[in-house]
Amino acid sequence: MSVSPNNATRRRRPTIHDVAREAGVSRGTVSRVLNGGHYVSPAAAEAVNAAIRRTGYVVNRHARSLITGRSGSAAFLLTEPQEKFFEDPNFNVLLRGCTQALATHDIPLLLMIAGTREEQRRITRYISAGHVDGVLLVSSHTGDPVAEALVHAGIPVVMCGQPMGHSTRLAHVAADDRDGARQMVRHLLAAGRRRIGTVTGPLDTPGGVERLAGYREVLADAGLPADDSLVEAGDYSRDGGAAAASALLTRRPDLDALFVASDLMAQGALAVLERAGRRVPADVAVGGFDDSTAAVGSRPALTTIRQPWDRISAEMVRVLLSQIGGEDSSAVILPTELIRRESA
Amino acid sequence: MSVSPNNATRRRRPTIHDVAREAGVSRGTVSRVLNGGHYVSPAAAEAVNAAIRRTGYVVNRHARSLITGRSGSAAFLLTEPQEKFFEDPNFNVLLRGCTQALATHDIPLLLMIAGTREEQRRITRYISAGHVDGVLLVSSHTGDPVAEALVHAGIPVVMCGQPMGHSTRLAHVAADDRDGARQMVRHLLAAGRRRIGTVTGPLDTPGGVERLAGYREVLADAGLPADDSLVEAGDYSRDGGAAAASALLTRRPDLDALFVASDLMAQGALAVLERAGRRVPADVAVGGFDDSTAAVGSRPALTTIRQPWDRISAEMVRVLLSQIGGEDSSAVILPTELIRRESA
DNA sequence: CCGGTGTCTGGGAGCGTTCACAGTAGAGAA
DNA sequence: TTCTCTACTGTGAACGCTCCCAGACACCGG
Repeated sequence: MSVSPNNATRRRRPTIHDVAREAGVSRGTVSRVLNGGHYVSPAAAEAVNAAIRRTGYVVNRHARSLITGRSGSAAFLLTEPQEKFFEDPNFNVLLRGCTQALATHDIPLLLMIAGTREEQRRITRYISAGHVDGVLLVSSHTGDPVAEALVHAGIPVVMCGQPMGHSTRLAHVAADDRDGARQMVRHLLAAGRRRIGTVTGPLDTPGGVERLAGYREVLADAGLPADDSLVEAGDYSRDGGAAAASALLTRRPDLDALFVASDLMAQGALAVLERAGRRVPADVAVGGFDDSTAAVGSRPALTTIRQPWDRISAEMVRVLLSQIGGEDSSAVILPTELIRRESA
Repeated sequence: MSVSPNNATRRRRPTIHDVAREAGVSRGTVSRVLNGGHYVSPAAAEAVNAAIRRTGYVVNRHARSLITGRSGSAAFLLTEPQEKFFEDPNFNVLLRGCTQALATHDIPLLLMIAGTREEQRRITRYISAGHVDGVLLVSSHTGDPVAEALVHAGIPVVMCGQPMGHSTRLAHVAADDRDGARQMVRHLLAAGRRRIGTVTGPLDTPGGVERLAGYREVLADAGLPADDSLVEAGDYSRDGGAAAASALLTRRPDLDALFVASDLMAQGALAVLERAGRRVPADVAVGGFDDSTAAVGSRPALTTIRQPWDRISAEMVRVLLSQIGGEDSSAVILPTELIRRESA
């Protein structure tokens, strides 16, 4: 029948005060336990931990952030003008990898999408105001203004893929695009193909440039003449891949292999080849890039280059955290791997 | 040569104090302008807005949250035990839609993934502690404990898809699965097919149950006998679809159509049919569900049922916001649409 | 003239933390 | 003994905001 003092305590979320009272120590001691436990006697630490368990205390991040100036969260920022990236299954894998890598550090990930110039301005402003401690930036195109602005505002930023056309040195993690292309073209050569065409990515993206460079290197090494009629640029979309393959096929009907710089474009190319009556791989061998779900879904299944997305995301998070911790920005390049399936 | 007071002011992020001083009013007045501008004279409001522009002031969300108890953010929570969801391109579309719908309200979206039981506990605790104002929950399976726990903790929750096996009434937004299935099966009947098999989704998911129900309804209406040898359960994965189609084909080699409850499973089924020497759609017509990117990528392109993902995400956000605003939870069912392509 | 009502304003209090600092106790060195 | 050093603890003052209340002022009806 008594109005138990517990009632009020139970209703409110327990604060550091409640824990301190429960443990018979001061706020300061509880705070020290919460932040690493230095300069705390074993007895006090144990009492505090027991009190935390008993009260179900969870630190109020807002109060903490208010004083530390840190938010305890990170952003995954996408600055693609088009919807291309969402058509791309790689995005999934990368996002999930980053989310989980950060989760082990108890850092929630905020997903932000800034497609239009207007949105980019708003989000740059938002982030610069200190709402997140760091940014994982996915933006393939040349000279992204968002990256520059964030770095200039002193926000730790890690890019996915090699940055192009930036004045500032940007931390980044990327797969070895050039070597991946080399592996694929070598594979096609080893299978006896000699008239190898390529559908590149957009040439204002590192993937576009580097994979083309790898392709050219291997052909040159093999003593084959450089021939621009075998090269056509795509835009990483299925339709773009189809259009490029179509142009290539018209120009060079004698094509016996095709290295396409993404699996999605390769799907488009496969459809074009089928319509043109070419058998794959008998008449034309096709190699993709990414090893995305699109590669397994195609008929025939695509021979492709696997990008180590799990390692990429893990490294991005590692580099970001070390940058937040005050270290200098760094770059990481990870190896790629040839995956043999039916198309080549 | 003078030590300008501006120096200190410029270095620090401007606070509400700075704005008040700059505008020649008190903190209270600035705060009122920030929160709707009631009980503020036009002159004061204008002075404050000018001061905000001049100082580049951005409200400190942590300070605000500390007192209001609101975080100003929402979570997109995925509680799938397997990686299935990430294989599914629908996820992309839904996530993007929600992010953008919330962005127009200036609410950042936190992406959270709780695959294991352990992660679910941690995230439930995190969210219950008040770190987000509401949750968009994607979880297809029966009786998700996370949903129950969150609702019990008083957190606004909106589910994607119809909840199954829950004691509490849950707000949700879903596509009309049953009617979608009806449309597809009617389409197959209209094309003259009579031995129509189906690969269902898992029967502990609403999509599995409802689409099967729609299939059965139409067959019954057409006077065809119910025949369980034409029904096989899949698991929404490509491999699962292949296995189910394979079983169905062994049991009923006379099959002339197949309604598969997801595009991804339909891809698996197409591969099986091809290997079995069946032509699609000549021998066996195939209908999918989702209208995901997988539908366009298949050979032949899949006839399928489009789920209105853009509307689903917009509605989820609308319902969540109204729930955060104190209104009662509600349910929304949105219509689906038949998309005719080559496979049926 | 009064009192009431409605609009607008300023400033104190407090949200739940961390931080800086002062202070205590005990061990060991001078 | 006394002084110094180290390990530990408690407390007041922020952090930047919103809430609340008191008070000023203008207007209006009686």
